[in-house]
Amino acid sequence: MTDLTPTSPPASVDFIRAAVLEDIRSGRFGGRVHTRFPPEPNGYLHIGHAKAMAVDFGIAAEFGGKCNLRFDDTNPVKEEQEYVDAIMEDIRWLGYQWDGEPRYASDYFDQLYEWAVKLIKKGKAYVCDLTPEQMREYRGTLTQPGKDSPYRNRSVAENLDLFERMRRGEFAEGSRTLRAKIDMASGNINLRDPVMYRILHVEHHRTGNKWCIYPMYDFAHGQCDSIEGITHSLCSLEYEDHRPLYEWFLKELEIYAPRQIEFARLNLSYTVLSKRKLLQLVKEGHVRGWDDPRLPTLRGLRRRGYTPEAIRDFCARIGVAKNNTTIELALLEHCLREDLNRRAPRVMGVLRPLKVVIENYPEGQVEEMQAINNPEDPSAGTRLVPFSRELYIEQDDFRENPPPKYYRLAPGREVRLRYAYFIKCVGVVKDAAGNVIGLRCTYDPATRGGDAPDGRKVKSTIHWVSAAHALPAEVRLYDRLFTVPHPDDVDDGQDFKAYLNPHSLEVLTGSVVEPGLRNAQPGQSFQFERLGYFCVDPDSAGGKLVFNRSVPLKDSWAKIEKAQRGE
RNA sequence: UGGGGAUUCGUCUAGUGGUAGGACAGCAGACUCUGGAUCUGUAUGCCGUGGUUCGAAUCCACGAUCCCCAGCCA
Repeated sequence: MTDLTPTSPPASVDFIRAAVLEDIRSGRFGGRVHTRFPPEPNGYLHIGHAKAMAVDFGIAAEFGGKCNLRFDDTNPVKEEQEYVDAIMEDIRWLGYQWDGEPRYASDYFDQLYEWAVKLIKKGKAYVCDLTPEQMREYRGTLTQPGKDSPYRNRSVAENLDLFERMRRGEFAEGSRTLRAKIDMASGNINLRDPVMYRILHVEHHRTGNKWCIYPMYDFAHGQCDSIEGITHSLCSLEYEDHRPLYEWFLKELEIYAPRQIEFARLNLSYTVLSKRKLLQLVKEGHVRGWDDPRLPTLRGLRRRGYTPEAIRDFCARIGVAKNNTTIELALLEHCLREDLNRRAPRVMGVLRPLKVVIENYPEGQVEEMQAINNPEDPSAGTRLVPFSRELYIEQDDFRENPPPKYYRLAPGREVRLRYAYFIKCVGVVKDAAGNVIGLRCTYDPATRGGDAPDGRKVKSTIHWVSAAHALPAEVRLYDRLFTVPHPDDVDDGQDFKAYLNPHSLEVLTGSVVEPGLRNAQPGQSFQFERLGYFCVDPDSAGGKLVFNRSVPLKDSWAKIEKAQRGE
């Protein structure tokens, strides 16, 4: 046969994968690929961590390698078991699997201590008695070199003795540190005799009271990677400056060295992704907790109705590079819609009900209309939806004075009720204040199922719920948490919270949904036709249904209307 | 004359000396029992200035802008 099929161009790889490929080809690590995901258990995971996981776990999987989970628990002041558990739960939910048992930097405290002693013996580390304030003064500034600590030239014997006594708890917290002896004049401040160990009379969530001195992250991370045989130590940009320090430790310790490669963290528009700010939003009550559906935390996204598939797809699409970037929230939303469009069962729900009485429909009659569960998935089948004389439709689907291009119901107009009949509006019911509180309509019995035998067309199809069969529901509508795309970019003296969106949550208590949803379970997602994707909130209990709007459907009428209002 | 990074459509991202491509967002159409989905079409970009070259986003030089670092946090 003619073999004119063009060979598909080599899928482009990002700079990290290119480096890994190069190392595999050169045999630098014997062809191995072993990464690690190293969270600090001092907070909950968010979408930014999802990107890191996509890189760490993703690359390992693609190259037939392994990825460890290692908790960087070197600071007992901030870390807790609760976070360890929550982090593991979130990783599993996202669909990633770490190699073997979870690891902890604290597993290696004994080894790290021995290595510290080794550096002391080599004359490469010393115990320093400078106070934190003094140490800052001695460190110099960004443009001026630091100066040597007066304790820098203590004898090896004295350092050994002092360090041992630090370990035994003879000294007060903060009174001494163990420092690497490198170069107080280095342009890289990380090399100006960095602290390796500090005294902390604090109980550790895993090692209890065994230690009262704890290694700094910088003295732990590279060695942990070394111990675990990590080949590619993938981390964020701010550690680029630390790489020379890690390499110094590894070289002086004469142990295996992984290759560290740095990439840019994720930023997302209209939200914040710093642990500090997230913590502030939760602590100060701007949101309802770590799993508030407005938060970019994995727990928040999960409760909002985001699927692991959508999040992983998002991570794949944004790529990996070294630029500082902010991804548009619209891309994340697109990924969710794309996933749910394929999988979510369709259902009819009316958010803001408007009562409709069909005058010529027999009182007491109920018909079961056949509805398609998912047009994207024929195997999802059909269901029966009850229809009767009194219905609810969406308030937004009726206008007494319809603007141009408005295709829905209006006095005298005919529309189709999805999967049911054509109806025509013949009357408007108002309250004393003149508000529309109901409609009088007539239906055409010949249009049952939604098609007119005479071939006449109708401009639009609207959703509905039979009043007598309607299930009451609470619906929570979410909008972006902040009003500006870059809440981090605040003017001096301004607080990022000044940009919190006061309308990020709107609770609708009078919504109704079709009766088939009676046994919907928390976490299940549905498409409310014409409106968006909604998932059942865990607050649903004892027959009370609560839905979260995960993301609205694209709404081209909303665009037209917005344009009509003059942008 | 501190050190380290970065700069390609609005937003991300490919491109590694040979026609700047993709995605999302935008706009315009088609189709439609979801104004959904889908499908078409379309506009917008190489930080700047020089240089090398037949040819530069890509190589060189100079400059500009942005990000990170002065925790006994990670």
